[in-house]
Amino acid sequence: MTLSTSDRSLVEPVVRRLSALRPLSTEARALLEYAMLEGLQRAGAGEDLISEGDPVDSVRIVLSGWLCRYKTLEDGRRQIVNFIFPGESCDAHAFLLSVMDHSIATLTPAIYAEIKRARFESLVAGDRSLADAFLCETLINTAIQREWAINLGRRIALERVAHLFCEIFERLRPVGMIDGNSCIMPITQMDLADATGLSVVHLNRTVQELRASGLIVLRDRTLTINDLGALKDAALFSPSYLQLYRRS
Amino acid sequence: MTLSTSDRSLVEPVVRRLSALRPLSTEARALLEYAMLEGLQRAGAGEDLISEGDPVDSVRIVLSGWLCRYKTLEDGRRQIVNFIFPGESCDAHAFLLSVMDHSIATLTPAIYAEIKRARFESLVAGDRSLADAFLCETLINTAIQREWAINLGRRIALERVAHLFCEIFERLRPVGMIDGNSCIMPITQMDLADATGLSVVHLNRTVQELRASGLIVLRDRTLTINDLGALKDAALFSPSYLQLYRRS
DNA sequence: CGAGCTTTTGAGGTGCGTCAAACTATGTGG
DNA sequence: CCACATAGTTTGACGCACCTCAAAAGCTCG
Repeated sequence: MTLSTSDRSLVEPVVRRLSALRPLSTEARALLEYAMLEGLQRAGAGEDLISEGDPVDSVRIVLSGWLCRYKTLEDGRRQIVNFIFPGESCDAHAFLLSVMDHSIATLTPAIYAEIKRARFESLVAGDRSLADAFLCETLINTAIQREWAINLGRRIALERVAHLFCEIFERLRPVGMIDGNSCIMPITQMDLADATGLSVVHLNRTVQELRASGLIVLRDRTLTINDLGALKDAALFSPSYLQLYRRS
Repeated sequence: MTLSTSDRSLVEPVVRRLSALRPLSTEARALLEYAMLEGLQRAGAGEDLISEGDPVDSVRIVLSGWLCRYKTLEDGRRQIVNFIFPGESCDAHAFLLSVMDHSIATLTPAIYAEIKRARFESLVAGDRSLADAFLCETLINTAIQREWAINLGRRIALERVAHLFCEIFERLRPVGMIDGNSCIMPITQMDLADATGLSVVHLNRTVQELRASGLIVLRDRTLTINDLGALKDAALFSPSYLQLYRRS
């Protein structure tokens, strides 16, 4: 079970991210990498991987592409409640509940690993750090949901969009997807609107306002933030909820 | 370590709720009850039990009273991101992260049990169902956070307040705090405003609108919902995210 | 009975939504 | 390589849901 170089680079973000949450033994890493590579899947943009109401019987781990969790109301209103970036898993413990309370969809073409419940459970049963790392991930996810609540409930449009850009930046950084002061922005303004609880029209005007004030450059599917500190100030952004730094 | 009748009735909501998530052995229940009664605490209304930035080294389980999780912005804007009702615990796994990303405060006088981390960990290490029950609780908490995101992002004020009332009702029911079609509403309109992302003034007008349409009666700190189905329709409320029914 | 909350009412402003249409990519087939 | 279709972005006009400020009225409790 040796892995090729290209395989390694594919699963690298996952291992890098989990290791930042909890130090992982060489053994645990190898087993996880192997399990991921056995369950590789591809999906196009805009596909539902799993829908609200579906039973859950596997864990998905994103290797490339952007995904989102979303919920809809009967009349079609949609709210993206979180993003899922490369290196992140889709609820390692979701199968403890009966059915999904939300849907998960790709926003771009994506590659992910699907690990069956039994396989995953034996994996984490065999290594405490691995189990803790996945649990940490779930807890951070909840912390992000809380931050989104104050974002949607108490920040005005400009702060809200700025905050989302800051969060995206800080979540992409640990998996090596920030290039200087830029990252790709592969999703539509419609998606950004659904993530910030705004209409597309107003989201667009808010983006233009951020552009006009020089805080961001957004074009050719690339987001550039020249002065991240200034953007964070405008967003009232405080990154502690992301738990980016190793706890003692 | 036999327990008196009054002790039992105090911890009863907790055991009832956890048992609904996972069947618990008599042994596990007894150990948990004993641990809770050893760490009983009281707090007045409006006290912070733990604040954003604090390290976590114990688990709190609410026996009576209403609590909330909240976050604030530098300029004082506050968002209540979730309620904590009797029978619910405050993040059984929070100590895996370095510090709190939010604060927890009492909204009414409260009684809770505080169990030190080591004690709690040995408790759940000794019983798989107990560990799973607490994990389920954490997962449901996350699902509630997601529902709050769509509530804050995509529901209009009337739907939003109606939805909150429906959720409160459905969360109080399993711990026996619904009396016919009424429950106590011990918190201020200011708190309700901070939970729904509205101003107090507009929250008040929205409550009056709900009253005028006959959907609720709210007076003397008591909320009465004569036609819960109608209120749920008005709120676009679908309870599946609360995972109230035992999974197979 | 008065002090301090909490709820309610009024007036006026604005941030954001809706509707509609123009403009600009992006992609596909001929 | 162009013609066309489709998706995404941008602009304008207009309305309203919700906000802010201010003050009155009703509770609660020492």
